[in-house]
Amino acid sequence: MPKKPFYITTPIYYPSGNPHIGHCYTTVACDTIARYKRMQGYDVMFLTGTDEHGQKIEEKAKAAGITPKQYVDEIVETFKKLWECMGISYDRYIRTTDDYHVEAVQKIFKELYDRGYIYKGEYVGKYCTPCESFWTESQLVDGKCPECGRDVIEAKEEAYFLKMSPFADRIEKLLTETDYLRPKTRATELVNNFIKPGLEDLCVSRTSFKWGIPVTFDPDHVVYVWIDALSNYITALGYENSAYDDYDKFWPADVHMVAKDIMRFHAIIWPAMLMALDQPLPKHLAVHGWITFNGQKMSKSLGNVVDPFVLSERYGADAIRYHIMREMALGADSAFSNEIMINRINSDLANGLGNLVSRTVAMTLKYFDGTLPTEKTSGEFDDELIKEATELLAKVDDCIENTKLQDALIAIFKVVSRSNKYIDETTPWILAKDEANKPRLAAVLYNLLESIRIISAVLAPFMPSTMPKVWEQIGASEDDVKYENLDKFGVLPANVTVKKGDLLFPRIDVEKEIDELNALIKANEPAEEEASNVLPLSDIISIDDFGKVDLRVAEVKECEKVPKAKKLLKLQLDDGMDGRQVVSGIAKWYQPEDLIGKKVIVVANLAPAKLCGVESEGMIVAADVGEDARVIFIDKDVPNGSKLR
RNA sequence: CGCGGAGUGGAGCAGCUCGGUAGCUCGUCGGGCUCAUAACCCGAAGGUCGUUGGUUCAAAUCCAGCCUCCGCAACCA
Repeated sequence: MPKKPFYITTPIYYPSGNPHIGHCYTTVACDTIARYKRMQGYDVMFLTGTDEHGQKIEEKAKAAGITPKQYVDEIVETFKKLWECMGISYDRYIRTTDDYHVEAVQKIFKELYDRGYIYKGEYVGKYCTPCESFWTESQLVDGKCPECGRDVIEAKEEAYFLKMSPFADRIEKLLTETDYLRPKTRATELVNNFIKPGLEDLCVSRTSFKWGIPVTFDPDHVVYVWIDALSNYITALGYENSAYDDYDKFWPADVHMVAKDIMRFHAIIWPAMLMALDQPLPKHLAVHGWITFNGQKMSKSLGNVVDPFVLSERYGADAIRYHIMREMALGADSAFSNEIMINRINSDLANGLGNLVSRTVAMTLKYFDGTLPTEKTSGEFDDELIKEATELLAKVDDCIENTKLQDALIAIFKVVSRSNKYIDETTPWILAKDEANKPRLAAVLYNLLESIRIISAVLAPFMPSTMPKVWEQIGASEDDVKYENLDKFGVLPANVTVKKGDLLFPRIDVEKEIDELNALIKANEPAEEEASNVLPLSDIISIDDFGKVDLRVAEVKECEKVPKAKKLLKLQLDDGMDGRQVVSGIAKWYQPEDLIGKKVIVVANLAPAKLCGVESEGMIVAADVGEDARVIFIDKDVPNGSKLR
């Protein structure tokens, strides 16, 4: 009988910077499920990759003075290195710059066009010629360009659109009436925000940049990155291309795993695309939260605080894998800190599992020279241990089926605890004092080894490099840890021989490690700051250009927070003229009372604008200091209204 | 009234769908044990489940209002 197929995907990551622990979560979760399914005997396709087109990449490459392709090549290497380091067993890696993908996307675009779901329309909007940008009505400030404050003109640009409305009903049903979306609680959010207000047709082509896949029948246009990116899930199987031939076998996907920030694209646009192509829909979309650090989403700037390369080098990839899988409930955010992680590793892995293996093996060596006698006597407490151990597999199966990795680990470690308790109940060290008790002692140790065999086997997909070491220590063969043998007790040979090995998970000295990690972070910081703090010089301007900017000295008379806005302060200024009101985005760094009575510089001839509904006439001059801003203050004796030059 | 999520012993969380003795992990304190990685096992202290009101024999759970926090959207002019 042919094996049943199972297809699981990570998102393809956007290589605008190096990968961080957040990327690790998604990928490790998929890897664990993929490994588990392989263990169950499925024919697994585990896909990951990178999404390499788009304006941001183009700009980053330009800033670095290299071609976009050179830029992404470098970062893709880092991603692949990280996956190797984390023990990721992907079967295929797709890059959206791969020839076969480019070709297939072009065909998909054409197919959607031929089917009438993509049509050429006009992007109507307000256009600011100097900024070369389109703005929507709501983005405009006082009817002027939000970027430069100049007049905008009514303009049209040709663009292609994907019809969405024909699919609105089916998508709403998919979200609310099926178990496509996990966790389902997020359906409300999607339906309220995007479907109820009416699904708008999606603009699926761009002409404003070049780094993308050209539309074959209209080469001025490149395909919108999300159409390009989402297609990867089928092009990687060979849809509309000849590089692979697995589409019929693996599509529809069993699980797409994504973080919540890209849920919208996978919950709405992707189903719409597939409906338009008349293809089957994926079975599940598993949405997880973010790994947060001090309440902030993990990001590049925080990347060095918890660099996955550093962490795995210090504690081992399996320990990191365990920690992030154990800590994060599907759907919710999860706070990350080095201290939480180290404590978790110590208590679960070192004290719990590692110590269990260590003491069991040590006793077998001490009391029986490593090889158990075949004569055994069962006794009190055995049944309960055996029951829990043999029932574990079914529980874990169920958790994996429902992408509840955290619950799977909780269930597994319950059996670890039960086993440690069993040792206290049966007191092997007392049994060992009397030769007559040897058969009972042998049975106790055998039961422990069996329990460890089952635990380590179901854990192997979570911690693939450590568990084989356990098998070596408890004398388990490859057959002994096969899936078919995991709900059975009594699989190891009666005269099993154990072997002493290295500590599986050494205990970590929390204080010492935290200090060292902090030192590492500090060592990294200054270099980064210097590099990012001094921006390259802007284009040269003439004295006349400068003369257009009217800078005046003004005194802050009143100052208050703008309600409903997090970052804005509203200031009343005495500018030596009629006075004016200015809104400034500095609430994060200054309290209103910090500013009252101070003299500042105001850009006095700036076009007025509305911010969060509040009128602002000009702007306060401030300096960027890294992520922060500092207002520039002026001496008291400079009269209000003085012009700067 | 823009959309959504969250408020549960010191910390982090589960329980809420489908009301019925408030649970887990870590930490603290006391005890046990010595096979083991200063690990393991047992016990204890500690919570009016954000707040007010309602439904009910009974509310962490259902309903309404309010408060606080966090995302998204808008906003560093």
